[in-house]
Amino acid sequence: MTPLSYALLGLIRMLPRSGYALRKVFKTTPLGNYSSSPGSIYPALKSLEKLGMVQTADAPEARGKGLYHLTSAGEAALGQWLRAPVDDLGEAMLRFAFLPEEDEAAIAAFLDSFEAAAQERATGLETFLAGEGATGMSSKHRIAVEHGRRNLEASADWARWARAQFRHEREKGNETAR
Amino acid sequence: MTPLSYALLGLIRMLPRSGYALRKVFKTTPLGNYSSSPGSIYPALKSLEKLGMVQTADAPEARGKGLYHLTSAGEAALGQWLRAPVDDLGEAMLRFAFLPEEDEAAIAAFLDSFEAAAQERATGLETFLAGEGATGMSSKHRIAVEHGRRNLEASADWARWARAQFRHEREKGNETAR
DNA sequence: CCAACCATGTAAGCTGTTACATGATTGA
DNA sequence: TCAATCATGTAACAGCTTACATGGTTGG
Repeated sequence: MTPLSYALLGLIRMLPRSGYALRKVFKTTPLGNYSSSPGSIYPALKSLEKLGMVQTADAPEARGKGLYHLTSAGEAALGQWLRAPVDDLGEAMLRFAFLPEEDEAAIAAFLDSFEAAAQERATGLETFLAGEGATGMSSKHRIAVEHGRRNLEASADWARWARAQFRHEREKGNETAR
Repeated sequence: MTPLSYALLGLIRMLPRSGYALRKVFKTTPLGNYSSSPGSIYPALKSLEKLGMVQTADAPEARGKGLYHLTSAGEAALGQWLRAPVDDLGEAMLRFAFLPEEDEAAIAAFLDSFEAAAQERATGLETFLAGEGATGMSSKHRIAVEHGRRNLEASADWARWARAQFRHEREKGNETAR
């Protein structure tokens, strides 16, 4: 179960698709960062099938082969992954994207966990810069670390902003995001 | 030549070290993001040696084996990598960290290229959100993409800030960064 | 003397990338 | 009819992770 597997589960849960359709999503959306391309997607789908997390169902009118859809095992695995506390910030956005919109509690929990993780790492870099270990570092090196710090802070800011967005949406009708 | 190889070259150029010393750097600095650990570092060093980019020199007083130092080929390869236009933003900070401090022109070029790349991708996400493709996306999905956009913008901001830092340093004596 | 650290490696296994192969269908 | 796109795969290769193995040295 790699991040790619979970991305596939998430996409299939949203809408049953063929392998080809899945590839297209990776090619045409910002999801493309999380890999793409036959040599990884088709094997990943096969392994998901072997694990009993997806099944192919032959769609009557569809001329392609079958569409993949989730099994209950797949649903369970995906749900668990989506709701675990945030640890890997790289995976986090992928998870956020696939959290069911209706599950406001899970979304709130994610944002809390994500903000905490980002903030924690940001202050980690700050203390690194302040204390021991940064002695002997050139100012250029410190500037490089500062990039990491700023990105982490931007992530934490985003979490707060996102929370506000959801709050607004819940209160009023709905305005366009951003 | 993976990013890890270049990181090793960069560290060795700064100061000839043993394999173990190199590992320690990855363990104790923010560089740790770029991998670590025996199974990758020792083989990478061997391959660099085979490529003629590093050599072991037995240090007289050192009780460990030899320290690695760069050959002219290694210096050349590193220099080329460091000065190429920014394409992969993930690798970029690694490159920035290893750019020689004296080479103000290369640093300026890097910052320009990095800012442009980040800005370009940020506006790419903006147009994705605005136009075709984002239709049918939930507001949650848009919020997820917005995270990417903000991080990219933070990177571009950082580049401008970094430029100012270097300017200040050049003008005055030197103040502590950040 | 024992724990911790110095120091270097190897082997198994998993993922992913690139590149290639194949064949059907559709639109200009 | 020719190019593009649908649709699915495989094989070779590179790289990293984990876990293990091995020994020397040093400090409490």
